[in-house]
Amino acid sequence: MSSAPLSRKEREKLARQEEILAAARSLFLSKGYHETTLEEIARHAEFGKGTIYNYFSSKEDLFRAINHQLFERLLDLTQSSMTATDSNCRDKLFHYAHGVITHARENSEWILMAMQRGHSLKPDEGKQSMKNFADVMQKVWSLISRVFQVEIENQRIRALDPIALAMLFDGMVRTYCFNHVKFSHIIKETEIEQTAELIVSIFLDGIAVDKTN
Amino acid sequence: MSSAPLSRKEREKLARQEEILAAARSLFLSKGYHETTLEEIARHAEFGKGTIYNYFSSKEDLFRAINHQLFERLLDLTQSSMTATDSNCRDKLFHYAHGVITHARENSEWILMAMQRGHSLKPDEGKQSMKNFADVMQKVWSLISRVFQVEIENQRIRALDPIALAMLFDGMVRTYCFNHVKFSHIIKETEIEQTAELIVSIFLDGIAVDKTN
Amino acid sequence: MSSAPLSRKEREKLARQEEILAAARSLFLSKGYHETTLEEIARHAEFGKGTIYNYFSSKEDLFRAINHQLFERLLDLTQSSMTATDSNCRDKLFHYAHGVITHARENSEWILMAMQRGHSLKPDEGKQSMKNFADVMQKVWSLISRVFQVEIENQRIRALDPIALAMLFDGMVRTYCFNHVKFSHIIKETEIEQTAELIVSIFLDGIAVDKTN
Amino acid sequence: MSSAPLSRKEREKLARQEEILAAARSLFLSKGYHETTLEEIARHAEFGKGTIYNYFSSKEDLFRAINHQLFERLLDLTQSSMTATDSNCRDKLFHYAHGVITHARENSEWILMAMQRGHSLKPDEGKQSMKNFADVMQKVWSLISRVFQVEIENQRIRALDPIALAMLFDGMVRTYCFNHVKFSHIIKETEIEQTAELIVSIFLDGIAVDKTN
DNA sequence: GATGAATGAGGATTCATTCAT
DNA sequence: CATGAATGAATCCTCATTCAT
Repeated sequence: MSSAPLSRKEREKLARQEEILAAARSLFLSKGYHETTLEEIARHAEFGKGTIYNYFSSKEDLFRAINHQLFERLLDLTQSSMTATDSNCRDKLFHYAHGVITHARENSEWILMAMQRGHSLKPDEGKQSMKNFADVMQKVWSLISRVFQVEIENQRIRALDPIALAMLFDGMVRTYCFNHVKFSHIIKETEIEQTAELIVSIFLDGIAVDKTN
Repeated sequence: MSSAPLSRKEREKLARQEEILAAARSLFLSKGYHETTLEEIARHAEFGKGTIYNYFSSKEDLFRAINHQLFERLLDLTQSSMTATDSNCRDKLFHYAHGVITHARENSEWILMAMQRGHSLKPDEGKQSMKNFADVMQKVWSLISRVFQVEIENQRIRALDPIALAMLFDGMVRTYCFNHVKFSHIIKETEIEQTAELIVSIFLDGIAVDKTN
Repeated sequence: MSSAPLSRKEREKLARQEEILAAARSLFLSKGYHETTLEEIARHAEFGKGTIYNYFSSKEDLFRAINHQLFERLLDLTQSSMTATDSNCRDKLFHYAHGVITHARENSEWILMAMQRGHSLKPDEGKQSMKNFADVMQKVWSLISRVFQVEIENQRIRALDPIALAMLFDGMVRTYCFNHVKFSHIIKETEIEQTAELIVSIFLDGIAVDKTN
Repeated sequence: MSSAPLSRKEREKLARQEEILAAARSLFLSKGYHETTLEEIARHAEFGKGTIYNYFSSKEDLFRAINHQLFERLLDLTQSSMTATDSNCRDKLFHYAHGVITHARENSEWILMAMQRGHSLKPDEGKQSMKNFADVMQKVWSLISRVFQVEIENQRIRALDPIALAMLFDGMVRTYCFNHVKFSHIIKETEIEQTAELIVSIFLDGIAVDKTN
């Protein structure tokens, strides 16, 4: 996007910003937004409290920036999964599931957090796009649903509402991620590949042995 | 459970308690725990601030009581769905999905809220059971998985990990509920029956037309 | 004072009032004014909270009533000690010391409490006299000092400021009482007679063996 | 004790802490613990409310710090009075009385306050020593009593319980102090020297003219 | 009279944000 | 730029007091 190469100053600034984001992300994700104080974030990032305000105008703004990052990654992942030209539907879904699960193991609760605080956020007048969880999800589902749409047109999958399908597929993936981190003591540890495989298989093939049943 | 008939006093006390719970639930659900002040809860319940404390020892306690209620309902629903003797697996799953969706339309985000605050809650030393989200989910999944177990033994569904199946099925249902309330402007309004039907159908039969694909 | 014999109603009212006073006194003395809630007082007195207000207009008023009682007793004791016609100075002082110590064992900290809250009390516009600790002490010292005055005139004690002497004598007695209850684990348990005797002896005779020293 | 010279920052921090302590002490002493709000303390100290909490973790902690200061001073005074090598018993007692009275004119009711709240304070788990009024008094009396002990052994004072003597002597001094501030309108203003002299004289010599009386 | 549920003023405490250094 | 001491708005909670039953 930014064509001009960054000066050392700018690069350093960006690096420090990322350090702060990382510290805040880690804390927000593990303790929740309100349970995390700016004091802690600053200590974690090894900066003074005031310094944070040179990079983000408020705690809320910091939160938004993190959301933005995470949303961007999810969108990128979805985009690349769904628009790959050399893969069929099953592969596309697998790629998506695999990517989300991988990502989630690092950023366990981010979706939860984004959801939870989503609507209590004051609309961010400054920057324009993508701070809204709903917008992001809409795009994600839209991208996925287009794949289904094609499959439906080719009569390879049943003629169901593609958006609903996208949502339900995503729901399986996302809930699995969440549970995995949250209830790791309950859930058997399995390879990410196997899990993604399982989800896709269920979604496409169902679990019943005899479909005439 | 409570065999002795309640006196008028006791009934009124319970009624007022429920009023407070309702007000708090509504606010917690729509704004989140921290965004809701006791002042608001009191105003909403049309009581004085201090009165709340005659019924609940703290804001946290109030939150726990709400969780408890919701958890109980979910468990009851699961139990009654999964142990019905005169229904097959498909019916059982449908009953569960239908019940959760119905319930969720009233208490949209409760699960989210419970999840989110779950681990920042200090363990409630007083009463023993069921305040823990993980415990509840474990029970729910366990109940569902038993049904799958039987089906697997009868070779009516594929030999997959029944707990994982329970979790994924529940995930579809739950995520659907959440999205429905959260993104009602995006999602087409459909009958609860149809939706439950759809989820069960996908889960059992898959969406692919040709399973040999 | 009240010449007319009291009706049963009046006697019962008085009895209940005394029960409340006793409960409050016990709690105030052992826990302090602010640490004692009206709830506790009511429970202790086995009355409803509201009932207290039928007998005392406020917590402060209740406190004042207790002070009043204790002050009255102290004044009575001082009066009777100091005006006894058939006793010399030594006997008078002994009688006073003995009485105060005896009383204090029951009402350990009342003096402390009265002192402490004395000046933070809003002046009681209603009743006129004796709610003021300073007034009471002034009277007590005045009564004691008159005895000293006489002794000085008769050259039986040194010509020192009688008020100062009264105050210092009372100080020994009072501090002893306080310490005795407060630090009972430190202080040897002794007979009240012996203690009173000791104090009077020190005050009159000093502890030095050779006064020419 | 503190060998390293303090940096400017540290000195300023300490100075501000002392300002807060002074404001709190003044208010606690004149109005009592509960009657003083943190708001007032802050205003008095000319700081914001929150600033107080940068120096003391709670109102109670602030109170403890004040007690600690006052206790330390009392102990220092006692120590230096009683262990002076070039003074006899009379001088030692005079020095003590003089010191306490001087100190008390500044911090009139501190002992009262310490006494009063002493037992309602939760034990301060953090630091170990000296927050306890009982401990301090025990040490003070012990120090004084040793002087009496020696005098008794040398048969210069009567063979009475030295701890009791210490307690009673201290009682005269302390009560005098208290009364002086509390009832300054009643008590004649006298020089501190004269007062200390008087107390010592009474304690050693008694007030009676003729000891054979 | 007795009661105790309801009340809300009052106070301790937290923490995002500012700003002088 | 970085800092962290200072700030006070905001919030939970307590408890004396009232009043309908």
